[in-house]
Amino acid sequence: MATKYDRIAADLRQRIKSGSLKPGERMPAETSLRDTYGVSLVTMRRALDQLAAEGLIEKRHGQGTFVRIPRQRIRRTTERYQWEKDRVLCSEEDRRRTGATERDTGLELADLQFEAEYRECVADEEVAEVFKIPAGTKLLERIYRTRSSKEVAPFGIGRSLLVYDVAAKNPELLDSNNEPWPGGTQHQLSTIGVELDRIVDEVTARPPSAEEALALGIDAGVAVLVLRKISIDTTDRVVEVADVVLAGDRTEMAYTTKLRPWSEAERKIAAANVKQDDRA
Amino acid sequence: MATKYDRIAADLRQRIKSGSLKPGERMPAETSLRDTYGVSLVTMRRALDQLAAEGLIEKRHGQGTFVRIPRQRIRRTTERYQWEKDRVLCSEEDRRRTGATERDTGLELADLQFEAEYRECVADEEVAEVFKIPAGTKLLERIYRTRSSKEVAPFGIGRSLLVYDVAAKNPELLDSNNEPWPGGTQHQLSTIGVELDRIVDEVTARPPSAEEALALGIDAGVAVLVLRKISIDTTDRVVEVADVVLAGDRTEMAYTTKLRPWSEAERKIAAANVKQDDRA
DNA sequence: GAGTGGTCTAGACCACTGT
DNA sequence: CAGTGGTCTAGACCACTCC
Repeated sequence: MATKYDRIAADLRQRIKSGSLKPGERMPAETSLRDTYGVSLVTMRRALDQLAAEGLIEKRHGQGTFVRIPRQRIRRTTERYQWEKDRVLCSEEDRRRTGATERDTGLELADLQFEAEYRECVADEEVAEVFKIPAGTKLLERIYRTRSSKEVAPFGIGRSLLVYDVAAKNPELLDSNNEPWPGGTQHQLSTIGVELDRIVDEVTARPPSAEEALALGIDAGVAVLVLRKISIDTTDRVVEVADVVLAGDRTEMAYTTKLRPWSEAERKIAAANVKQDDRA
Repeated sequence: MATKYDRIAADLRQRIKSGSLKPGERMPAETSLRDTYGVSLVTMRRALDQLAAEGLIEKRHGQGTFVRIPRQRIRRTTERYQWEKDRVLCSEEDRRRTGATERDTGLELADLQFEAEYRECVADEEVAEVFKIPAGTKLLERIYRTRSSKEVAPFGIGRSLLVYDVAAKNPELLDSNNEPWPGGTQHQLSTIGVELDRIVDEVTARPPSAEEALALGIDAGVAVLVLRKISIDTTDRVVEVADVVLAGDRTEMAYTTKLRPWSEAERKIAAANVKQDDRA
């Protein structure tokens, strides 16, 4: 037999998906639901926690529990990087008009807000290995969050690391008043003579820490996507390492891998291999 | 003030990371820990659940709570797809020797086990849209899981969909006894005259369902990565849609985006844009 | 059977939000 | 202030594993 909280969660889940509980609507209070289902408060809360982890409901302390309005999903694509690189070649005016986040979300620039905070720090073992520099090297750390002005919670919170002495070639890069960097990171790097050759994205998933859940406006239990973005320039040097935490229920990463087409000769080899299999 | 369970979790987390609690070691029973920390059992369990969600400990019903042995992390790279395509051109013997999962994990083929199950099904609205076919079209559904024989839990569980009438061109593809498809999916597709042009990976994260948590051997709360892999052939037709669920604490996806290098002329434009900024 | 984690209860008190 | 969700308790009983 399934547990009580599983059955209650399944029942409420069905009621939300069928529309009998509507998005944005306030649900009955926990104590009321407890009486409805005839269980203890702890059991009732456990069922609700499960739905909150799935992103179906949202609890607001002091206000109530609400059926969640499906949130805008952000699709972050690979093409974004080439687009950023191309944009470096645009005029300043053109660059100011649009930003990468806007491209992903389809929002207007006016609807987007950035917050940034700059710090100096030193490379720990783990970061030093990625940069291929000695541990303890001075770094420029830039903490930022991107949000829509229509929603309180940011899409993601990020930390970008640059080697301090490299970034210092353009003192403007050290100044947090220049946020958001007009034209994106790749343009900023171009001001210090850096052209990117490739970007490596490493993606993992995990539950959020309490601070991350608070910052992203998600309930504990909702997963986050963790993206480490490593930018490598044309001299094969790691120039930026960025860690971004994205709300799992609002983000979709899309990566396209283009495959090398076969030559006529290769196509024949593939066909021959098929015949070989048929004999076996 | 932080909550009791947060402080207890933080304390145990520190003791695990510092090594005072060693990997594989059995921790004191919940009732014993409850007395140690002087809290109720519910609070103690809540702290432990937090650590289980982080993948630091593992609860085994009837046995105890164990410090988790850090698991082998699987790195799934973009290069894998080109490698699979190249492998179609290899001899059957070469292909049999190695598989894609092996490539990612570094394990020997003998250590890997596959399980597969074939079914016919029809396309629902959502899948039909991806395939760009009418809903209700007959599909070949292939459920599989990959695991190391050294670990009980599989790396991932997946579902691959092919248009039935397309796959039926080679009756061997309909036979589950041919698992694992020697040479990988791309080779199988080549037997029905399909050459892939590109693969789109869509990645999201969410908490696992109860069944997924069980199947992947992770505690509830550990996040899963959900990968939808869409294979498109040289005629721009969607030939395969695969959904793979991967344990978030054991999987890392790595995607490399190669950027188009600037021409000499473009490099000058980039430099000119920098001067423009300085004037502003 | 002894010991473990899993579920569940009834009730207390605290913290936050609105009016 | 009333009403909400958040934390915490002491204790009962069940399900699983191993001896």
